[in-house]
Amino acid sequence: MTLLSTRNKPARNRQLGPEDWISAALSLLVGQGIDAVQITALARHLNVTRGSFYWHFKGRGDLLDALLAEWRARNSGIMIDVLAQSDSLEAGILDLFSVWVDHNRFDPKLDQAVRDWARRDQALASALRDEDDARVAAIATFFERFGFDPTEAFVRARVIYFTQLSYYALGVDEPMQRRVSYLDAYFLCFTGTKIDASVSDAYRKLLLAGEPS
Amino acid sequence: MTLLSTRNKPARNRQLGPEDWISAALSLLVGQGIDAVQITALARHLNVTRGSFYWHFKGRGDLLDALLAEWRARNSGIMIDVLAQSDSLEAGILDLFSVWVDHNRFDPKLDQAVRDWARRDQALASALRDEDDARVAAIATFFERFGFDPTEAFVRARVIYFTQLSYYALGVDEPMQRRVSYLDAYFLCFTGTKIDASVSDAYRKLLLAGEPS
DNA sequence: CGGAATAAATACAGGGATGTACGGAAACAT
DNA sequence: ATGTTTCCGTACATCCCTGTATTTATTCCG
Repeated sequence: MTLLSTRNKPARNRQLGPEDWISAALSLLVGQGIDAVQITALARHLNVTRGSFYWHFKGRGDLLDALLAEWRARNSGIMIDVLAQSDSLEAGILDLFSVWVDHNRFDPKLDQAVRDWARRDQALASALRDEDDARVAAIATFFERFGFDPTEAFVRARVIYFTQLSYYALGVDEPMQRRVSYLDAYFLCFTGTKIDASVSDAYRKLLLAGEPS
Repeated sequence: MTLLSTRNKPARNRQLGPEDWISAALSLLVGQGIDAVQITALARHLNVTRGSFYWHFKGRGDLLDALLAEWRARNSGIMIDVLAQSDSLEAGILDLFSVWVDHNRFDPKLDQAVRDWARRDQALASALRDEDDARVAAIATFFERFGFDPTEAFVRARVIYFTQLSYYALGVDEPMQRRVSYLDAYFLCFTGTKIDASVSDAYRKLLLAGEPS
């Protein structure tokens, strides 16, 4: 038996598992919001009827839970981990920038989609608030480690994190070239100190090499 | 004829105009998002049947246009206006803070709701991007007026505006008492300079007097 | 090969939202 | 007061989405 179309339906060659539904659902969630995550739409997208879905999942809620689990697995804790290990102010901030630029370590669109979703789901909103508080707290203690007093550390943590969140939320899409040109100014604004020129140069080159777009 | 219930239905005393539908729709938009703005829900809310709606509006799209007009009228331009007139760095920043605190001059929940809406409407997204760019540009030229070079002015403008946007987006709800305690740190982070202690004190008192919650 | 487990199709029931058509009541002016 | 304009109720047609039950097909494995 061949792998291709022993079936009547056109473009499909294997049977589906829950992962297929979840990943399709993630695409829709990210691209069009939680309301677009409909069994019917997914089935159409997967060239399958809805009947299949209800074999893999109890119902729509079941799928939604899986999406949240996926989000947690991908986006939770990364920032916290990174900051805990850095041994200089410059290194820490730049590590944070790196996480925000590397969409493999942190998926901003997924994060944003979950944020949108949370605005109409109290339980989720609460969970998200905890996550956000944890991220800000992690940045704040990082600043404290380098001599900032608690209040200033907290405010700077908030400013740096909130700025990045809006950057994602507004879908700012600058070419990396321009983006790195703001590096020194961002660092100054966020930390109140000038970044070392050689460190800045090295980091700029690193980013431009990583994404030569 | 009395004003009260010459009608059969319970809690209504006058006939409705388009404004009533619009204001009810605004409530729903702000509270539950654009998808919740349904004729059926509005009608239920207004103790009227949907038949009425279609006398005042051509259809749902018509109502939605009205909502956007309302948003423009309320939230567009305020920040720009305020900054154009301020004659010192401190005054300008504090004026901006004032606008953000005074929900009569700027309605953050409406702004946020429109933002959510825009994430699934390309045309709206584009309009919002223009508005955001204009706001950031206004803050940037404000900074430039007080000696910041263009790049730093732009970055600081972005940081201050983006921070505030996230503040709204996350629905941060601190008591004013705590909020003003961060004032000096915010000012330092946003401008790179320390605020004058007496100016800060005066402003703090002003805010605490305005909202003694 | 053949049966058990897994995956998908089909058919049906229910709910809820949008619009349209039209008829009836309230408000207003002459 | 009466007739016209304005506003609202009722009924119907349509569409789309969820979920259940049941049957058919496919895959896996002894």
